[in-house]
Amino acid sequence: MMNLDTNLSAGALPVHDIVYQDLRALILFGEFIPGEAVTIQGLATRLSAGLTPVREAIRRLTAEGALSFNDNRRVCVPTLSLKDLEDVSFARQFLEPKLIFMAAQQVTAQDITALITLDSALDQAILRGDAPMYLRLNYQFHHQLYQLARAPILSALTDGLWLRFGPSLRIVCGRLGTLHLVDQHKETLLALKAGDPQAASDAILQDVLQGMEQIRLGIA
Amino acid sequence: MMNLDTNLSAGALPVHDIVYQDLRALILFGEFIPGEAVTIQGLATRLSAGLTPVREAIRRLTAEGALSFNDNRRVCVPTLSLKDLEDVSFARQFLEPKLIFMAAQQVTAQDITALITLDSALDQAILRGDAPMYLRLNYQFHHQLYQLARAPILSALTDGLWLRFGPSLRIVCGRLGTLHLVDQHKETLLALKAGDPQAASDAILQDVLQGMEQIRLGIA
DNA sequence: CAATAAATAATTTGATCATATTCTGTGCGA
DNA sequence: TCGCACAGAATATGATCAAATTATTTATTG
Repeated sequence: MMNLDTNLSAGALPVHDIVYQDLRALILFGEFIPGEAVTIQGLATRLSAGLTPVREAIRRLTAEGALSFNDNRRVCVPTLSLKDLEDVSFARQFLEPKLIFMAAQQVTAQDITALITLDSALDQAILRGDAPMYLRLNYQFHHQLYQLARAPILSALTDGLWLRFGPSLRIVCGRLGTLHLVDQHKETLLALKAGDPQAASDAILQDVLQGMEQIRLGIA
Repeated sequence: MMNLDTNLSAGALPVHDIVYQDLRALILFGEFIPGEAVTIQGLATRLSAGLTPVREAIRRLTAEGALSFNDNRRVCVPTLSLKDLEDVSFARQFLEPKLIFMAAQQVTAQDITALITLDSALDQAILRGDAPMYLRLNYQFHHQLYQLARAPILSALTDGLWLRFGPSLRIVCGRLGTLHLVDQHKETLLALKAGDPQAASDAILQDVLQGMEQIRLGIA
């Protein structure tokens, strides 16, 4: 029998990779309740995959802190304590400015254009009150900036932190209206255009602090 | 047939966990050559385990950056570039002092005693010229300090960084004699005993800088 | 005729699955 | 309340299939 998934060279991702990305997105955008138990078979049926690929994806996410082994072998979505959030916040406070500083030193005009496009879509999502889309675009904005820094290790660290507070984002969804006190993305983009790494770095720091504060209010 | 590994409740670790720890140690203490290819079946026979547990261990380590996916599905031990090392160094420079600062605020006398014991063993290893043991004890010393900070997320981040420069440690092994310029561990322990978080933090920073410099010289 | 390059065969490695075994927790009965 | 059996879930193995690298052969050219 012919395998339907047979792809030509280009886009042939292994199933475990696809499952990983799907599950990652689920966690990242608050589609799980913090503390929720995750069964390996449940995910297999939910994502219509075999047990082995799901198992592997879970191991990866566990290593990243996005999931945690319970006392006895069962896996669940961790709950972020206030103390945990402070730690995440501390790490982001110096990682993110550093990355953006580095990014600002090497962005091209095209990069900035792409970021502006992203940020516009983000504004649209806010106006529409489309919380899920807002969460995705906001992450994408930051993620894209990390990429521009060309510092794979620091990017990976910072990216991983999003997985920690991802499950708590479901609380933020409701209060979309109060989110754009001052849009730090605009500040950041201006600084990038001006070629001012320090200003970009400072602007992002404000954005991070604001974001973390939102979550703090949510889980307090 | 009776399974010989049948354990009572206490020490029943899954195989994939054991494989993970073994493999982790192998990477952490420079037993792999940077750039070396790692085959899943090779490890299975080397660690006398099935394919599935090895596979899972590899996924975990990959997520932690200790291994990396090659272009096409194959896994290898990453080579640390100078740029990468700078990034690791940057992250350690603020993570580690922070952790030790927190640790210093809550250490007990027993904790300090345990650390002193560890550090003595470390001195012995240096005198003996026992490089592998030195590497292990040095890691254990830091790792134990992380634990005392009771900040799981920051600990995990910092711990993970060791895996990044682990493979490069094989170069440091040869030059054990020049390693103890000034023993910053002693400084750290004194500060801990004195209940001075800032001093402990500063001492560890020096230790980190010194350690990173050793590696930089090695891979330059 | 020698040598390089293309093509093909063979071996190795990775991915997935089905199945068997082990473990955890729960409910039932003593 | 304690112990035992049962159900559900996770772990581990081995088999099978697909992809890739290596080795071998063939062909073409200087």
